[in-house]
Amino acid sequence: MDIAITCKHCKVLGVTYFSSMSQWDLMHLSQNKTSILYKKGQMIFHEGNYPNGIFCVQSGKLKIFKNGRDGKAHIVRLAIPGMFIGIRSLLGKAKYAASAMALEDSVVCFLNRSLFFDILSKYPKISESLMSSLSQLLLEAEEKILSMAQNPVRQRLAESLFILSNVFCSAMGKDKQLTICLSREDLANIVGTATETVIRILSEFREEKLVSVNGREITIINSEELKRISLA
Amino acid sequence: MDIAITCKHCKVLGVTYFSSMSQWDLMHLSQNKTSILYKKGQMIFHEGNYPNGIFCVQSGKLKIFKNGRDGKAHIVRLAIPGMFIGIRSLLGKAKYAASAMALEDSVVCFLNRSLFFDILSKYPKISESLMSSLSQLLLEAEEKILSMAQNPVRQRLAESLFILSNVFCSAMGKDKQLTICLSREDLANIVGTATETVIRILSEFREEKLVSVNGREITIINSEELKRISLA
DNA sequence: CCGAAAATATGACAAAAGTCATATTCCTGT
DNA sequence: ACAGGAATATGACTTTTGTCATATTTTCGG
Repeated sequence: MDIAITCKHCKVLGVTYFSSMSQWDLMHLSQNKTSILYKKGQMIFHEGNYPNGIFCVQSGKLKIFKNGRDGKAHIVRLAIPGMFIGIRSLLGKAKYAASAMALEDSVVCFLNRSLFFDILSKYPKISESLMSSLSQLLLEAEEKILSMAQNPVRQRLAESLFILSNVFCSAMGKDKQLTICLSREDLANIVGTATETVIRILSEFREEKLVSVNGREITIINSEELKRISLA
Repeated sequence: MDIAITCKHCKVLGVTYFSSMSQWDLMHLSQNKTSILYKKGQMIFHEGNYPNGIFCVQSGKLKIFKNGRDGKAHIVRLAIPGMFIGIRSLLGKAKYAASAMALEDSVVCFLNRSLFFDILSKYPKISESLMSSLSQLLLEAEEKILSMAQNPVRQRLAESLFILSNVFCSAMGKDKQLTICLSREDLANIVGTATETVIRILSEFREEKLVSVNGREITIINSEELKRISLA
């Protein structure tokens, strides 16, 4: 399914790396990108394949995940509107090291390799931003490793809820309700633990009035205490 | 302690990103870099400080580590001759997210910020290589996260021994003896477990004739089986 | 070359987290 | 609206791993 939207009028242009482009180049970009609506659960790309370009999320939410032992997944990160995905593989001239799936109905734009690299060579600032962005991802990854190595699950779950509330919040705009919408299994695959363990600890958090739970909507009530737990 | 060595004659020039530089620029680099001998256990930089430039390992070995709960360290990676350290912080305009310490007497060169960025602007290929290198580090970090999330310690230790044997091997040149020299504590801080657990599992590996241990020298005997364990 | 301090080794135990079984609730497609 | 399947919840139990105690060995500075 193809959805025609002009980059110039794209709601998320301002938060992408393309915001500094000229009107002319934006129009060229619009004419050469493709936009596809992925239904909830549809795959955008698969781990192990080679990238032909880069994706940019226009609306919706994606999960980027790796397959581990016995097909158990680990979610590397979520992608929200304005984010590029597949940068690492394209720049590193490597296979996708993870797969991407729509968590909800999502429109994702695609720029083929040459279109993307043409833009990079014309706008070196974008290259610099990408480098900063990779650096930031590496920083976050190394902090996650430390957390996995040293912190118990309860603490890691608190930490993840905190991070996720920011992700969901910035995806929602100004609506300051700190609500996360994810299955317990996805949550477990972010924290790096068993689904039952997430369910149990989430119940504790609910009893301790740190969060309220309504189906798969998790709303943070006491973010101060949650933060304290994540650091303790 | 300052050790004067000409970049042109540096044994590791060939494996650094500087190998493509002109004679003239290499001479300029030589005159403006500094080289310092760090004794075993000395710090090269501390987590939390801001970088003023970039380091390049000329000889020896460093550990790059983060401090976690109760001062317990986690080793992010080892640095061997030819490697740059501090790239992520410098390019990401961020604090050091980890500290660096000499694992043995090591000579480390330092290029200040402007010297380094002048080289980058003159040799765009080096920028590209750095970007690839960051991508590769990110890939490795995300694989480590997966491993920490899903694999038991025995498997992760086998995996780490495998990776470390390559690191130590390439640092030693052609000497194909697969020998790792690290304290049990450092090993535990790489694998992300308790020192006692490493000691125990290493004893198992010794009994199973997968490795031989001589003090802190660990030699891999049956790398096939070790690899099998790391994947199982 | 020697002695103190640090590192390694090993056992016993405790705590954390995973697995399996089984209800119960929530969704989704028809 | 309803049936069937999936997701959530909870208990019982097992396994893994960490912690503490205590030898034993190694290392290193004088």
